[in-house]
Amino acid sequence: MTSHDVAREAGVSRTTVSMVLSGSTAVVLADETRLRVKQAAERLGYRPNSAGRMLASGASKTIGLIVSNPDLLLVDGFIPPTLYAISKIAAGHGYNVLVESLPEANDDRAFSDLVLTRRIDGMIVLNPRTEDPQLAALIERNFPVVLLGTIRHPKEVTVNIPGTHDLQEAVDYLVGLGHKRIGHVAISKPGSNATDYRIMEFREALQKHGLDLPDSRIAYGDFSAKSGHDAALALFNQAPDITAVLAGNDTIALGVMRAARELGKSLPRDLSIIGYDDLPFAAYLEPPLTTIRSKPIEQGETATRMLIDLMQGRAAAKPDVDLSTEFIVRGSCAGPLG
Amino acid sequence: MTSHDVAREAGVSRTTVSMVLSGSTAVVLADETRLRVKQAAERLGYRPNSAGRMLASGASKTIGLIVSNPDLLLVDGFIPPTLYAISKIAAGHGYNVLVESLPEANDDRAFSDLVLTRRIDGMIVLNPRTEDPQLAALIERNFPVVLLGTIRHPKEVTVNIPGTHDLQEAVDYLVGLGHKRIGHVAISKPGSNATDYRIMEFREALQKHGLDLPDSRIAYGDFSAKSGHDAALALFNQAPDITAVLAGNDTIALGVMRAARELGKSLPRDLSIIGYDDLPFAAYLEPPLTTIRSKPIEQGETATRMLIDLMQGRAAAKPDVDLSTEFIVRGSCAGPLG
DNA sequence: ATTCGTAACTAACACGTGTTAGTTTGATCT
DNA sequence: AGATCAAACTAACACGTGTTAGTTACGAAT
Repeated sequence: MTSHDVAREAGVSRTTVSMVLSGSTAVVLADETRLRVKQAAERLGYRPNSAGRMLASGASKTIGLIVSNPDLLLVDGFIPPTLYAISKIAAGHGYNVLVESLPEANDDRAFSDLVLTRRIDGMIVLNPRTEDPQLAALIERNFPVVLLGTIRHPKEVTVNIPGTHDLQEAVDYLVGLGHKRIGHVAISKPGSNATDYRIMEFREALQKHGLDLPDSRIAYGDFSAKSGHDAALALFNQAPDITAVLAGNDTIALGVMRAARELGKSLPRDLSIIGYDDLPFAAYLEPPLTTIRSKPIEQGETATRMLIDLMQGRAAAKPDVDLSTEFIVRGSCAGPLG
Repeated sequence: MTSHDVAREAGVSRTTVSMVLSGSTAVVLADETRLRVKQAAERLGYRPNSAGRMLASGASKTIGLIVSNPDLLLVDGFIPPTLYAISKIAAGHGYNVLVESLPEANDDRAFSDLVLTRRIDGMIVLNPRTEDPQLAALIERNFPVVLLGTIRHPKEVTVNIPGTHDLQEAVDYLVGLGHKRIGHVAISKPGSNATDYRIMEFREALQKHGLDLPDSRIAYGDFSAKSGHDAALALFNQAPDITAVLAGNDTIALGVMRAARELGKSLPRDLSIIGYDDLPFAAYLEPPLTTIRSKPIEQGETATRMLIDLMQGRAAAKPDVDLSTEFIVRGSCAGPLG
């Protein structure tokens, strides 16, 4: 079933079929002919072969979604809605989404496979590493890339969803309650952009109150509740005097809550906890989790729209939706004792 | 940068390059030539164009991952590890994964786009609908399909991951504790295979103890904690005498827990709750959730291996790993009062 | 009556690969 | 010496599409 068959059915040449179905306006065609071709295609259930189309046109109509950390895909709760949003917008513009999760080391192959072999038209990178030569090279040669995560990228041209999140508001809140020694459990080991950037922001927010964040008050997890639990135990050991914890995400916050309970702490009386993301379960925990709401669906949609702009040669439009985070006060914080 | 360039660099014909790089053994080539071609390709950083390859060979080396319910992608916790496993195994065999999340109605387009236009070599369907004519037609004409979810498919030839889960053990446990009126909050509305099948299994398990499951003891959610909360409130209203709830998944169980607390119930004293999946957070809830552990990674890996068998014309090998669920007893169940 | 112009369409090339049928080279056998 | 054969390689076709340059038909202008 090729365009040739449609041509025969409609009594025209294959060229005409191509012009009609690809919507080209380079050549004038009679309306009656256009209709006849469309009806013939419909009747035969014809669908163009993407390989032929790709070879001839050079565009694969495919975008690559790079998940730079396997842990993300394994346990983190903001991937699914992000993927949903990306897939939805992409489909609306005729693009398909190729998902690639990078293993630890040989990302060389993965990147070049997608770009050189699969000929993707653009890519969205979730939670990119702070330093990635491959990625930097792609951006340098103006390959359409959108970085999604908590990012400040030096190259102004490069599109990225700005991490306009407000740790400040959360920190103000904790300090307002009377907390002075606040710990942090990061979402992953140092080297991931989101991790490093969030710590930096946290530190800056504390400094506005004349507070500091010594390394002893930081522990590192891997997105999961278990890692949050283990890291929190280490944290309480390193810095027993902390009265509050800012967790890298809600799942980690959950692990912190359990660790605190195991040490006989009552929540939120003995320890205040703030999460990040406002995953769907956060409001249902006991106590309900005070958290910083990120907007994965809006972020995914915006990233995809920006990427489509880039792929079609336009400059990426500024996001027209508010991507900034929102501080959600629930019941997991209280004033410190003493 | 095409195979032609590699041919020139190596001083051979393009045919020779193709034979070497596609690993064809149809023609005898000198080892020295093979080496020279490989080195030339390496030196030039050549990667074959998948469109050309696809057109010539007819295989796209792509598998489609169909997420049949947007809710799944939005909130459910077993998608990420499943996707991770599928992507990993697929990559190991040279396949890429194209993700498609089906919107409500026009799935006609989505299916035929993937199969006819993108020419995927096979597909994995997550949580398929009980009745789907499109899907049935594909299976009928022996297109490689693996259904992943809780499924009993009539066509023996069709490969599916058997839902060898054990509601029985959980029900035995609850009945053993003394419960007689047990409610259920389903993961989605009727019509999804997993939902219908799980209710059927639950009913069968109860019957072995001479107990029944009237419709009034069933409420329907949509995978989310919120839906679990709302459905549980309805359930307590319809059937105030239930002493235990079997939740469709852990997230719904969380919502049920909150609903119970809002009604002044103490957990697990006044209500026993069992989840499903053993998502990473389940062990960290308060009380820790007793649940039925599913194995998304093993399921995803197995589904992909089976699909690869099918795509390569072999019969799908029986899974060599244990995919059966495991009943995990924690602290969310107790004997009923009175 | 010839030229011109335009609307409507199409022949033919290009994209990059896999593969079949065929050619060259050089050694071995009668 | 000529015939035979195998090893090593290659010319040419096929896959399905988009697009450029060109052809046909036909009414209008000179």
